[in-house]
Amino acid sequence: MNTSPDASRPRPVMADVARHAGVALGTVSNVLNNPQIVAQETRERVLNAIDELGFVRNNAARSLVTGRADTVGFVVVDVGNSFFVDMARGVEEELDAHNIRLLLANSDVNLAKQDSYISVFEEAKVAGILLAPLDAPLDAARAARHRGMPVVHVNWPGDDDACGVVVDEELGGYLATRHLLDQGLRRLAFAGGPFSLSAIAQRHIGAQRAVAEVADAHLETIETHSITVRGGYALGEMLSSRPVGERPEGLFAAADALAAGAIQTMQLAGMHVPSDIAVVGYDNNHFAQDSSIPITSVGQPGHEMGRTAAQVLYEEIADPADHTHRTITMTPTLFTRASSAVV
Amino acid sequence: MNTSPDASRPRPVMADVARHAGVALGTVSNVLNNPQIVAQETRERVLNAIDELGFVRNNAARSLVTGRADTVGFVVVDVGNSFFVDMARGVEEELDAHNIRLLLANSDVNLAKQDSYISVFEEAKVAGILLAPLDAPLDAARAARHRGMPVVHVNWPGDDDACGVVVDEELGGYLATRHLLDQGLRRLAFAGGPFSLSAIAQRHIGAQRAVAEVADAHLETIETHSITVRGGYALGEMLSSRPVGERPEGLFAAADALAAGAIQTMQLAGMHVPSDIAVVGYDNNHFAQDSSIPITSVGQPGHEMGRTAAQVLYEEIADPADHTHRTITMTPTLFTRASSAVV
DNA sequence: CTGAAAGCGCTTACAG
DNA sequence: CTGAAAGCGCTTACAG
Repeated sequence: MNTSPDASRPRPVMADVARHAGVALGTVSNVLNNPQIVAQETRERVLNAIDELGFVRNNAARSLVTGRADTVGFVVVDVGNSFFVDMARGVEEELDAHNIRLLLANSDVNLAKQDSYISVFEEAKVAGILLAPLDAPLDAARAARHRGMPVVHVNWPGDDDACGVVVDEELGGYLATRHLLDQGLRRLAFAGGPFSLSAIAQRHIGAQRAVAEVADAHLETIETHSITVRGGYALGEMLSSRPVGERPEGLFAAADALAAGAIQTMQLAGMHVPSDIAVVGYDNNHFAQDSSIPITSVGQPGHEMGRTAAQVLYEEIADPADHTHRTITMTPTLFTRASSAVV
Repeated sequence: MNTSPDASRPRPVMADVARHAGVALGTVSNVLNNPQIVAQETRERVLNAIDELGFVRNNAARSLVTGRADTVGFVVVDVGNSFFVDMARGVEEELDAHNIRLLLANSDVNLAKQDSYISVFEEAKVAGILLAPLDAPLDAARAARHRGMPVVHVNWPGDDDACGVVVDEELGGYLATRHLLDQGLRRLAFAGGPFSLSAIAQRHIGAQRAVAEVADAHLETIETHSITVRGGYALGEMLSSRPVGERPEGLFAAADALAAGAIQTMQLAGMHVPSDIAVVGYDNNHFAQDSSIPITSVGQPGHEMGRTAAQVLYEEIADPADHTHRTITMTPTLFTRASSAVV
């Protein structure tokens, strides 16, 4: 490998490699793209030349010919959220099998940035785009699809000309609530908000469905301003300040952060979890595990969603003509932990 | 904008736009690259044609000619860590001013992936690479630099042929400890580990320097296995199980997660923070803010580091000949909160 | 502004 | 395997 620091020297191209190895240009190309058809001895001579010259293939030229890069772009609404990081890992794993590399872009909950990165990927001629969008019009994505770019939505439903991978939020709410009911608890509370977030509203509907299945069960609904730890403090304060008899026996908080905050405040106020109040969270993220008492939580299969989205995208890339758009709904899982173990 | 869903129709190229607008090919190129030299009326005709045909410029062809894409690649050791996400935001902000887009890649603490993404970016002919590396040999990065690719290290020192942007960890440790001393506390403890992590060792050295400045101060060193919340639980248990007189008055935990875990355990054991024990963390991340008592913490300027790294990289991209490699050390900041407010 | 042309660095037939 | 050539879609002089 060439380690001379002379950055100004022109970089070698395939013709240089061919000359240096004493082979034809096409042979160098074959070593790179169809190594099996080149004789072992020739192949080694070429690889040595590549090494000695420090040759790096120019993918701009390559994809200009092939019409497509061997990369996929993933525009993520918030890379600070571990849910999406899990997805990215799943996507990468799946694409790895096809020798496709993943490029990430963070739209940072900003529509202009989301659109801009869709353009970047389109102009870079990526093989396809994965989009975990923010809740806003998807015009730019639609336009790109109409120009022939395969696009798959993640954590967002597909439509007429795009696939999507989503989680069943209603089922998640059902599972969380059913679990509390199964512990023999009857006076339950749902906390979360705002309900304008469709995921929250869906979880609430699931909770209602579960409660409706049990004759003497009751669900109190507490709409919070946010589903943050601070929101949880307020929630915990509100619950612990009630007379003991008026507190719910079971709390389903629509996010782990909310649950963790509530638990902290209630514990400091002398309430015991789960014996005074059983708690179930949502998201199965670090809050669920880092709380003073491990929190039962509903987990979304971020990693699996990523894998699935990448599979569907690859399908479309590999055979666009035969591809049928669809939305895949994945199932959340309940992780039972100490915060709800009434026994 | 063309919204026909016919994905199989060949995509328009610049020649199609020229024909459709009734202008020369070079004029279309000028509208895209030097709009100011094209007459208003002509420009509009071209832009309309672009819109009507749904033309998207092929950047593979473009950068084949110009020799460089208007993108920068950022290989991040862990996108799950908000420190690096902050950096990415800073980088993006800075690059925006130069109309350069940022592509992220997650090496996920995996050397092979790190090297692989460096290659991806190099082959994609990005204008430069930012690298927040894992603690391992940087051969691939070095080789890329020697081939003429500008590379800037973030959270890692530069060397003979790369710039670097780092934080002064020793100063951070000093600031945290000095703060506890300034509150009148004398029996202090440093907790963190393993010391094989250079950042931890540096923070410890800073703590020792601060204590050495005060005659009757004493620093106990507690090396922990990890700096996680779980590590904090063990730490808190250890401290709260001691006889009251043998507990430190002030605790400097080398990470907020560690501090948060220790505080939770100590509070449940009946200790009061900060009156029984003042606590300072490190990283100024969500743990510092989401703890039951807000935690005083040392913050690393991730956002600023990102901006600075992008600036330095742009300098090198814009004028490689005149560029001198250097390492920039940035200053951490103490954020004082209730966990250390002895008063 | 137009029109015609060269060239960026590859891939991909094609004849030998 | 070689050798020669076309072509991917642009940018960039250049003469008019």
